[in-house]
Amino acid sequence: MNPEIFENIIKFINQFVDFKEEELIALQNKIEIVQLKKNEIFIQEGEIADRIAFTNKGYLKVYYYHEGEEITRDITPLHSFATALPSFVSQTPSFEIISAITDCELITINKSDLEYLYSSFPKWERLGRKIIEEMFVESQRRIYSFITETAEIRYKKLLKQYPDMIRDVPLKYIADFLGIKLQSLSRLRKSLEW
Amino acid sequence: MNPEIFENIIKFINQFVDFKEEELIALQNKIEIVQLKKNEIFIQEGEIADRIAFTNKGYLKVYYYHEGEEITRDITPLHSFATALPSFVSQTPSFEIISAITDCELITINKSDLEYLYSSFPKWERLGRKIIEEMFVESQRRIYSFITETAEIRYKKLLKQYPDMIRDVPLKYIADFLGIKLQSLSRLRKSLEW
DNA sequence: TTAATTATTTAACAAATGTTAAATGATTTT
DNA sequence: AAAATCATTTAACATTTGTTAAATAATTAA
Repeated sequence: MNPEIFENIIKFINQFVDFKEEELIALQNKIEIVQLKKNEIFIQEGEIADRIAFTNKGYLKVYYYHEGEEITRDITPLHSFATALPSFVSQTPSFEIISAITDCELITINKSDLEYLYSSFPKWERLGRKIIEEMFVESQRRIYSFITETAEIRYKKLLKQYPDMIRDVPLKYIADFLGIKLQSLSRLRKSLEW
Repeated sequence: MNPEIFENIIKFINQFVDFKEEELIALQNKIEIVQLKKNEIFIQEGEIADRIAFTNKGYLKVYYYHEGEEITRDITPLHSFATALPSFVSQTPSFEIISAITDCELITINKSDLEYLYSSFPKWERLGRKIIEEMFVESQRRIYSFITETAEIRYKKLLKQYPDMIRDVPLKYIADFLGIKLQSLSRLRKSLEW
């Protein structure tokens, strides 16, 4: 496999399951590289999510419309997986939309090819399980932070963990991610200036 | 398998993967039934979580200590799986504690037996993946509700979805679960009386 | 059954966050 | 470069939730 472009995903995958060079080849033909310009849509509302993406470059947002307003539930960090999972797992129309916050390079695989990998090679199914376990743990961490932390602490931690994200992503999406309004985030940032 | 006691778990499992009678037998020897009295602990802080539980009867809470205070992150609904996942997956000491809110009957399996099932029968690994996917989706739903809904709406929805839970579980844990203080929940309940 | 403990409510005041509306700044398009 | 659009800040006021401290209610243990 082209080491240039696949370096990050291979590094990510090998955290969970050890694949040999030749096992990774099985993936090669199934993969499609997708380049998205800022604001382009990866998964559209009402569409059935049939692909999962690894963010090789750039930031995606996962959002939906709530009372006419766009609400960003997730900003995918660099080098992580994203899809509209409720739609992807049940193959029903997606209420979630995924689009590019910045120009993005995505490594994608579609549902049927992934199912093929899962069914043909138990190691891939294991990888799928482990990745989703990790995503679940992270999701639980976020729930803890909603329960116990103020917006200020959540913001400070995000700033510390993903300084680049704050730089590259409009504050509207950061505010949604933190569960507060843009104006409240702005006030909060002001109060942290000194 | 004793249909009496395993009825719920079999129903749960068969939502995800179709097992034949004889395939379920593989599970039988691996399972341990645990009866917990109210307030008894299933996973202790600092202990390595080596079991996962299906709640056949009763409610468990998943909590941890934050600034000396107990904070409940999760109340497990009836007939669902629970473990201190960060500890369970990485086999490191758990910061989370799991204990019984009410008397509980748990169907448990330990980590090494589960790994054995995963490795020996791909269908079990598939089941594990699907269950965790479902848990992740539910977790994301909760994040949406923290972002877009007021505590009042979160409470009303909980009341509607799990009326029994509100009846059987002290309000302190419900309040934690909703991300508000007990006193705020009490005030909120008062305001809903009319 | 009484005492002790645990759970829930109440209330006054404080702090955090939301709402509305507008101003300012930055970026993109013409 | 000017106009248009998008992003961020600001401010006044409203609402929600937290904090502290206590009273009351319900449950459990002696």
